[in-house]
Amino acid sequence: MSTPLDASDLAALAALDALLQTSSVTGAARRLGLSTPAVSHALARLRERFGDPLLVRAGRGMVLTPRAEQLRPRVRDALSLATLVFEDPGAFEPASMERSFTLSMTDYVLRVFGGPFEARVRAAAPGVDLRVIVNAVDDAERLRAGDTDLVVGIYGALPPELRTRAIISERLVCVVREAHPVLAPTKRRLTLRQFVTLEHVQIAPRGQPGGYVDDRLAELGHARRVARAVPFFQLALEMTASSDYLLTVSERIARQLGPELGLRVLEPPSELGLEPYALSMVWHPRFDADAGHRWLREQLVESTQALDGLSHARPRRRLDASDPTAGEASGRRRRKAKN
DNA sequence: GCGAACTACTATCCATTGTG
DNA sequence: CACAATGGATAGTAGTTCGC
Repeated sequence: MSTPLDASDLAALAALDALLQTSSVTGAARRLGLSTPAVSHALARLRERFGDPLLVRAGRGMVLTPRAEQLRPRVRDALSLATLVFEDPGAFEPASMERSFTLSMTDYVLRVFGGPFEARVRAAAPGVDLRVIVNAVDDAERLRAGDTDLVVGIYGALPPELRTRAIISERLVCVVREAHPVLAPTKRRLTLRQFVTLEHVQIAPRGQPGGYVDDRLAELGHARRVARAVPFFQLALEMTASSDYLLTVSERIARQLGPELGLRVLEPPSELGLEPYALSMVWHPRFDADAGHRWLREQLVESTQALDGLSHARPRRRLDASDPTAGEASGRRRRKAKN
């Protein structure tokens, strides 16, 4: 396709995007405000043009061919940019925005920042729907494909084209149940020996072992036993409250849920030298100039700013790498960088 | 297992619109 | 005015679900 674009190409682009997003002729027609035969015609033309069926029947619905899957993010990007050309930058009004955003984050982020963020969005943009999914290994791919609008987590190994903005600093603390049999109630900081002797709960939303803490231990020639790995922060805290396990976790959620769960917050061993880390939001550059998306990003930043600095030192260094599991900023995952 | 009902896509024909 | 492209109306086909 080296010939210049014309008006029908743009219409075809819109039809292709709707087809690839909905995987349905009927759904695309609804989205485009056309009849199904009109979209079916458009699909036939696209099929001829690409020399590929693009959508094939699968039971009651349709599925994308590999070629269509490959086209999907590129078409999304192209259409978003084209849409921006026609957008009046001065006309954006959050109150009249009717739109759905899909956000990827951990239950920790939801628990700590979700309240203020939700209140802001509801008050200023009642027509906005928010869908939250759990951080996953394919967060970057989902951003590229347009399946996720914004990701919040601790990321290092991301494709270079993605935009990242640090929104808040966090640090790690250890928690155990109040009446822990081994640790005296007056104890404020764990020794390294206690840390490696006790059995651990680890938060691993993506199910992968290891992480920042294990890397630090390995550098010191030690290892710990992770007896339980679970995907959710709240669950990990509850498990810790009803066992003798030790949990290393972000300080904010430990302070927030610790008292009601009967948990004690302890400083990690100083030998470990666990650094504060930055929690970031990540988005695809196609949304850079999108007024609605920009507004949503601002709401998230402002929701976290009220919390930042209350009880936390700024990071001594800006962590540029770690792990979206957020519990323990990881260096290991940085290296495996899929893709 | 069979058939009706339902959903979703395709084929055909026709109207409209833009271009030369 | 002829032609091409696009889109709508209608009828038909194909696959799934559900009740008997």
